[in-house]
Amino acid sequence: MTVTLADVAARAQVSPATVSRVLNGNYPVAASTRERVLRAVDELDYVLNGPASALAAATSDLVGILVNDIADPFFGIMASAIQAEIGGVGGGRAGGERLAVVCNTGGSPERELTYLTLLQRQRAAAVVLTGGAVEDAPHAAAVAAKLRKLAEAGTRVVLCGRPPAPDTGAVALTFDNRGGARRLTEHLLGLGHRRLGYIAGPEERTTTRHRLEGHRAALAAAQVEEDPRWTVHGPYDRQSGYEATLELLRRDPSLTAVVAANDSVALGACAALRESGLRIPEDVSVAGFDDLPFSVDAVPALTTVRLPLAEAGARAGRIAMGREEPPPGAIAVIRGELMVRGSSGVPRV
Amino acid sequence: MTVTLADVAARAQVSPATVSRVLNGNYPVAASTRERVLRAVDELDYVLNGPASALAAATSDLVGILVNDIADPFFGIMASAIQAEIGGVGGGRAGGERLAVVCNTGGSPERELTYLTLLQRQRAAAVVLTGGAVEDAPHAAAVAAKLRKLAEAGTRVVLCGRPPAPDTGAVALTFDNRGGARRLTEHLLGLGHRRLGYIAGPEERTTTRHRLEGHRAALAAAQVEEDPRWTVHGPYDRQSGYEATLELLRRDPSLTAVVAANDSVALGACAALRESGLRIPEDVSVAGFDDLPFSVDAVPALTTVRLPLAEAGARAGRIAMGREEPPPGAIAVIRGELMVRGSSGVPRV
DNA sequence: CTGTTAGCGCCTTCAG
DNA sequence: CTGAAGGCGCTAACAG
Repeated sequence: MTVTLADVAARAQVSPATVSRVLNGNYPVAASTRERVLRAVDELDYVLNGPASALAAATSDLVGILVNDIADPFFGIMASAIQAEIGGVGGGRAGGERLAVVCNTGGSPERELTYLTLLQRQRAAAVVLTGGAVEDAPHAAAVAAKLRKLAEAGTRVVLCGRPPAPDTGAVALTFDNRGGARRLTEHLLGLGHRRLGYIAGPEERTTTRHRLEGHRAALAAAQVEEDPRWTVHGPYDRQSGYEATLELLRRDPSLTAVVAANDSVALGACAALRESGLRIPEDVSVAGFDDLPFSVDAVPALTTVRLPLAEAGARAGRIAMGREEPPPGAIAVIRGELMVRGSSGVPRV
Repeated sequence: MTVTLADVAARAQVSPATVSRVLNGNYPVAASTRERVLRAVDELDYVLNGPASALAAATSDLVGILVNDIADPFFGIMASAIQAEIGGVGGGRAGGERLAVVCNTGGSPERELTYLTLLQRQRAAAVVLTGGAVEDAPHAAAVAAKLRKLAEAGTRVVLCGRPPAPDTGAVALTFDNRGGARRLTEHLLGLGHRRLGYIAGPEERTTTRHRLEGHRAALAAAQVEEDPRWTVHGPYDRQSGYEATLELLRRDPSLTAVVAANDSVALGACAALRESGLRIPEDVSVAGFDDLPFSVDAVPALTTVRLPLAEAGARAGRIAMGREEPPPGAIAVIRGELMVRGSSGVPRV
């Protein structure tokens, strides 16, 4: 029924071993022989059996990319860059083709673990985890244990836009969320703002905590007292920003600026402000984080912190493929760049 | 080194077959025995070897989802919905876990074929192809052949937001792009517009062609003559919309409306219009397609056609898992809903 | 309900 | 440079 390597061997009049060798290209084979084999492969329309080869070789060509939310361009952009470095490699030959796949955890710790197990089960060649991690201690420990086991089994593990996982053998490319957030808030303080609302991401996430810490560090350095009512938590999406802003306005209508956990949230904030009859930035300034493509098209354009998502992803992909040296100490910190645009201005008096 | 099923069997004092049975849960096993086995699994920290099991069973738990652009929420939303139906199934047990993975073709026919081959190689349980197809004849034939082969090998193939592929055994959930585009343009014509620019997607794509056809059908029905200069082609992104609009304006400054191939393109169009000193919709009306989440936040909010991406994806996922009957004739047409918002108005005089 | 027996299709020493 | 042989870890009939 289904054509196997043995069939190809028979047709090319060589041994199965030889066919395997030309297919994997990891061993010298006479040009004429290779030619013959390749022709047979074509004629028979042969497709290698992945599981069988993975079983025999004890490694597969699967590379997993974990993302928290595949519908969010933040992850889409990184995933795309990672995948481009991994999937698009093997010019045309059947050999080095790797199957780069992205897995959507939806931000759920259980699903993250499940995917990791599934990938481990497949003997994945590499795994790249993107975005912030959940900080719940038992879960963090479980993930760390998984990563360690993965590494032990020969799977290369890379963290992209995620904090380092000590003692797991994982390489980390981390975003300087704290620093970026700090510079952003400093910018607002520099404009004269003193009453700033902050819409944070979900609790127990590293990204949420780091950005919030950066914000607070800036306030502290400027000796601006912070009111606990000025901080609200919510998911990283547009709706959350909308609702949180309404809540913030209710708690304290005198706020002159709203800093959002990311650009999507900031967009929702803009909508809420506008519907409340407030002008941006004349009445209230707004700032985001990430600098996603749509942010420049917002009206007014969003002041935000640009993260080099595509570059970081590409680098992570190369490291996962073993085509680039990991950074010294297996950790690299990637800075964000402050983008000052129309949504931030001097506060009203 | 690595613990195998035999090790578990030994520790639980049963045969390997029994262990396999409790793990797959597809065969009666005494509760006490299962208990013992599960304990051994835990104690040994055993992880099933995917390739080995796939080889023996001649099917794997991999489900592939192909998308044209993972950084585009259009695909992200569908992929997320599909994956949720597939990945999140197996309550907690190790048994029915499926590994739903998304593969990014970047819109390239070669990569599409490559991924299909890779998935075939892995003996994927199912494959879902999303979004428009490339219309290049040889490529279309190659894809059709691949799909047929996949189906023959027992892989379930579902097309989501993509036209049917006759004689391949694939189930198709198709968007009524033509009808949606037609209603959208009819809306604009109803407002009084007679000079409408159209920013189409890339050539040779089914989505591009269908939407353009719908647009033209509306014009023809209203007996509005179309100037060839009013149509421009480009990628499905924001930048393309920006540049195309500038080009359209150059060719004919008297246009009163710009219809875009999708929302991202429409956003770029808005930016270009605004920078050209034109008001929306007073000077020029703008319309998009898809109704992505950010479209309602545009200023003014975008008039567009809403496609039920999440619903369609969920349904595709269920069909791929065999949990829902395919539609009669293996084809379902999904309509879009016209969303009239602030970006469209009566034309200037 | 549980154990035994064969492979699944390929890779990889080991000879030649 | 090429062939022969064994086994990777698991599942699927068959018996019992």
